[in-house]
Amino acid sequence: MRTPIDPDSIGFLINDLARQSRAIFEHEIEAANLTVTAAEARVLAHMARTGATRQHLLADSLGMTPMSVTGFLDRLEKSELVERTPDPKDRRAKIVTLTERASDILIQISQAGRKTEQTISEGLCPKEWDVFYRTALQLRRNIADTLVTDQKDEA
Amino acid sequence: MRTPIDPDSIGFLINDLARQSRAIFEHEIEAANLTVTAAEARVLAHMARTGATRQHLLADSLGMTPMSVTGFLDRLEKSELVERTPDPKDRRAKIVTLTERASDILIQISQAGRKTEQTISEGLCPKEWDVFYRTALQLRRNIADTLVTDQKDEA
DNA sequence: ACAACATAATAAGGCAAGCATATTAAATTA
DNA sequence: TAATTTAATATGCTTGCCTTATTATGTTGT
Repeated sequence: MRTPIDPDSIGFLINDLARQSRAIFEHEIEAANLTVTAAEARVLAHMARTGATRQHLLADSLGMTPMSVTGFLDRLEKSELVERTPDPKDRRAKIVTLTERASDILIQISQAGRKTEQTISEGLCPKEWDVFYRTALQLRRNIADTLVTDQKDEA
Repeated sequence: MRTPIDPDSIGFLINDLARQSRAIFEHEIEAANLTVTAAEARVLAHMARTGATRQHLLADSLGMTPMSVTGFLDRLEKSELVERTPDPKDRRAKIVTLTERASDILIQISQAGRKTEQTISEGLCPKEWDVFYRTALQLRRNIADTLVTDQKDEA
């Protein structure tokens, strides 16, 4: 066994980081008396970036199935953070938008995000941190590309 | 809104990477005709590193509750990858070990891990990759430290 | 020696984040 | 206008955790 199975493998490592940062983020969220989950916040973040869109486009952006998005939107709509309005150009489709009530929450969420970032990057010199962040961005793009290519291959 | 909520925030970014790499890993696992999940593989990896241990120590190592570990071990025991034996020094405790059958699987898992790593790091120059990996390791350690400190503060 | 407390594993049950499959209505293409 | 595709959803599942008891034990203080 030259390379035995190892908790320090990059896959496990990234996963650990994700669980850790999610824990910190949720801690901050709770401290701010918010009731959204990290995954819900992610949906809101994508919505904030893309603006009013159809659900299936949002699903693409999030990298999940339309059905999964439906689930998130159901909850977010109940919390009155998003709205579904019929698409006048396609009566099957719905356009989702953030409500006014959401913008308040969004600000608090981004504050929680910033605090999380501070906690995480604490003790790392800014330069290292910057390199790490940029590499992470690049990695995500690379992997996303290879993933869609593979999907096409299967079809 | 100076720093609006953003899918490129480090928290979301790390989470995306985790989901992506998990997807690739599970793809490899399936291709190898294995039936373990990524989380189960993680448990096995920790067990391989630490050797025979009591369950609650394994739980510490994994950063989860003893009850969660019980669940994983139940499944892994049914797959005959781990064994629970009574601890002669403490009749409440159980020592968990990997079975012989596991070592086979372990090798295949680590191969899947290596392939995953290759896929992920593809297109990144080795030096960047190395810096990224090392920073990730350091981050995990840092965060783990601050997390346990905070836990103590709460108590 | 014994009461009080702490610890190891587990049972029961819950919640969140997805997924797959099937359905319905509407749009598109042939 | 028939056949196919697409948009959203209902239903129901799996996985990865968690919390809160409960039951055996161990440990500690008196």
